[in-house]
Amino acid sequence: MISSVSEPIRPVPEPLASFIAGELMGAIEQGHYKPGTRLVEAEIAQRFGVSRAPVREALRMLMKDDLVMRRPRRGTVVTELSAAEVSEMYEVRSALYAAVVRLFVRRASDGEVAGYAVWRQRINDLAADATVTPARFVDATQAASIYVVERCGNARLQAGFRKMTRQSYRYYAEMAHGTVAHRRELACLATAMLEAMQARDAEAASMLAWRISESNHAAALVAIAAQEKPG
Amino acid sequence: MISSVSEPIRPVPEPLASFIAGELMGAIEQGHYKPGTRLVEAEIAQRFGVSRAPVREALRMLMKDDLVMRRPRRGTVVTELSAAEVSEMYEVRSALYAAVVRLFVRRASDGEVAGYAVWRQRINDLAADATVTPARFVDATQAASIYVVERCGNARLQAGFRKMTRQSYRYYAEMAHGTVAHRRELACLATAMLEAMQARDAEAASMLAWRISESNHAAALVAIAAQEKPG
DNA sequence: ATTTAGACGACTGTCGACAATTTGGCGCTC
DNA sequence: GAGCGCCAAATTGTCGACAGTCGTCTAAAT
Repeated sequence: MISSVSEPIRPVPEPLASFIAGELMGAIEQGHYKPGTRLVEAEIAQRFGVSRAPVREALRMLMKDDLVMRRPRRGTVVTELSAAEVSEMYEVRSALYAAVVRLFVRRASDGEVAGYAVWRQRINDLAADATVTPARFVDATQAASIYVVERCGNARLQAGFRKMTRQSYRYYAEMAHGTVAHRRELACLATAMLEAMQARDAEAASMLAWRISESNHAAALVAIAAQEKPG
Repeated sequence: MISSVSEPIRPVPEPLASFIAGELMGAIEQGHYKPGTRLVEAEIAQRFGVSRAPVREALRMLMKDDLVMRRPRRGTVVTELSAAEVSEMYEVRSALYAAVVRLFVRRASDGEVAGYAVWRQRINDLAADATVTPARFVDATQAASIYVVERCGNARLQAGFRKMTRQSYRYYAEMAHGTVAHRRELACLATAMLEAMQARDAEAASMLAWRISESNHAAALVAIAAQEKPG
């Protein structure tokens, strides 16, 4: 089991705001609150049985992750991104992932590189099986990228990547990895990247990471377009 | 029309929190508050003649930019970065700049690419003149990078890059660009990048952008080390 | 002299109330 | 019937107060 390093071991009672922020975050990410939904402080406060102060703090926390947006005196709404904006986010995510892989190749131990082979194998297996659901395939690719990101040795890079990933997932959901062609391409790229990692070729691996991201980017845009058109 | 916000305390035009956040931000960036300084809500509130509520909001805003850090029930302090952490930030900044240049090459007009030549020329001139102060040289390289960043067509990338740049500047200040060798290297790399841009070679330009960032990164680490050692 | 329990001060977390502002509906005028 | 300004509800911004926690200082015990 991989114990989450960022988990605070705190014997202190958690401030109400953190709890509420967590609840709201989950609700937003699971689509309980849809983009554009207005979050009224008093309403949330009443629902949780607290005053508005901790709710305001919670909303500020969500704002830090760009999960909600706030306009002065006009309230807080769940962030709503256009297709162009989602595309922007993928570009940032791609840049960060490329950097992550570059650092990983430079710093990871041989054992850690070998660890990635396990994830690549899993991706390969799932890509070959047409009965696999998009959600399961997404989980596998996610796990693979997280494995690398956690070992790149740069906490800020890691945080930025996770933030972008978390946000983008609200939009293309699991639909994006449905096509066989896309899965095959990802499996192929992952294999090539693994080889570059083993050869300690940071440039090549980084470039392949970029191409993996671009592939996901393209798939996401297709999924979003399909999602908006038919209704 | 939005009237001048720099008026001491205006209750109407903008929420108090925004005004206070701006004041604090300026104070931090200009070194009035040094890293590690504790920001006590009540004290700030009294100084501005307001209650603690808007001060809390202001501190949250600063937290979004990572200018201050907050630990539950332990208050807010001006962000204090170790050399390792500054190094992390430069890695992120480098990744973003590489992506910026890649997009710029893809999307910018020929005229915009030509515009960069002006900045490169200025960097070249300043690098050749030993009497130029580090501050002036920094301003020139800054302006050049901002020129590109503003035209990359990705607002999130731009925001992220600026955030990293703003923060890192509090640390290495202007000291980093003092050596002639470093200036010469930057001028050389900028020239090469310009040529790659003109040839519309996104990969090459992006790679050179990375190397420019790495050069700045290295210079910054030297400056920081020099700053901490002698005291 | 060092360590540890208790108390004190300082500060943050939370609360309820009031003030200010935006939004939407209503009636009025043209 | 359409456009415009006014009124009222809804919601955020700000305030002062109280409660709870953290760090420290003191004092007693070993």
